[in-house]
Amino acid sequence: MSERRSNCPVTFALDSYGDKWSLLILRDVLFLGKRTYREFAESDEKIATNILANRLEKLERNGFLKKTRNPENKRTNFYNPTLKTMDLIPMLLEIVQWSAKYDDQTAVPKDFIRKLKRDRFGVIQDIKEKIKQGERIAPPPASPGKKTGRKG
Amino acid sequence: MSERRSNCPVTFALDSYGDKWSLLILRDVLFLGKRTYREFAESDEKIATNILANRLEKLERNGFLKKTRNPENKRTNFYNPTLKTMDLIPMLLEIVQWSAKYDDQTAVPKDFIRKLKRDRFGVIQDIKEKIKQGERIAPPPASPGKKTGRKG
DNA sequence: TAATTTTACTTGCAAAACACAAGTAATACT
DNA sequence: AGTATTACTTGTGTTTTGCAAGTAAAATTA
Repeated sequence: MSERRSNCPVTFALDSYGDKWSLLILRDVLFLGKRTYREFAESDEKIATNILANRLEKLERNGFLKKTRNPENKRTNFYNPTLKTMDLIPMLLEIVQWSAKYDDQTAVPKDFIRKLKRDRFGVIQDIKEKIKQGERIAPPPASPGKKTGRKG
Repeated sequence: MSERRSNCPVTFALDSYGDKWSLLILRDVLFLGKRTYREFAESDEKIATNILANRLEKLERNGFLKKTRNPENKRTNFYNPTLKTMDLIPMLLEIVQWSAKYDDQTAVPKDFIRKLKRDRFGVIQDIKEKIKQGERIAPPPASPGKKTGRKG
């Protein structure tokens, strides 16, 4: 996408992160606490590494991610969310709510949807706080034969 | 996209309408009162007609649009929004709000953003009502030398 | 009523984006 | 010193997109 298609706000959003992968990377950063290339590459959706590198570069260039060095490890970098990315949380929560209604296979706890409907603003604030603390928001995926991080 | 990439709600949404064109068609239906092939084809973003036909078919197949005959004209069809599509309004409004903040060229009246921040629920209800009445929500684009309106 | 225009598509082809596998350089671990 | 890991890049085939042109049916105009 080389030049603006229009001045529509929907178009601006689509041209910023409207492909099959960018928003998943931002989801990983916001809801799953991921920060490194390897963590993104390991996601359930199995993004190809060349696409991943390309999207990280675009997301950085467009001000969604800030690339910083890991002071404890010289080969890994951190991709941290900017305010521009944090401000996508309300939109992402709308997506979560919509998919919970229309996709019966979608992996969202019903409790969370209820809470979201009851106190949207509170949930958003809560998530922002947790992200700043580096906490994970969403539960790990229920993939069989993989450890989930829960204990018995 | 032939099979599910994951059970993530974000992925479900992306795989349903997460390309460069589908959401623009839904925008046209929801906010600009468009219903026919020709009206979609005339949008600012200039979608290619083969892509348009393909997306309309997908959107219909996935339950976003209901194709009905125009009783007054046998060659035009109407593509009407379903509840599934109407339920995207809150998400679209989040996008509008986000773009209004991060894109200084975006064509959204500031009044609207203020109202949206003050009374989100009211704005959503209002839009739903207007759509049911067949009214246009967004202002026509400020393109010079083009006729914008239909008359009654 | 015959010719023209409009609408809603389809077709063909070149260009771009994507997916997959493999390779590489720097760093870290053993 | 040798091996493994991390963060990429490169090559190649496939899929998707964009553009131009074409078509059939219905509506409009002469």
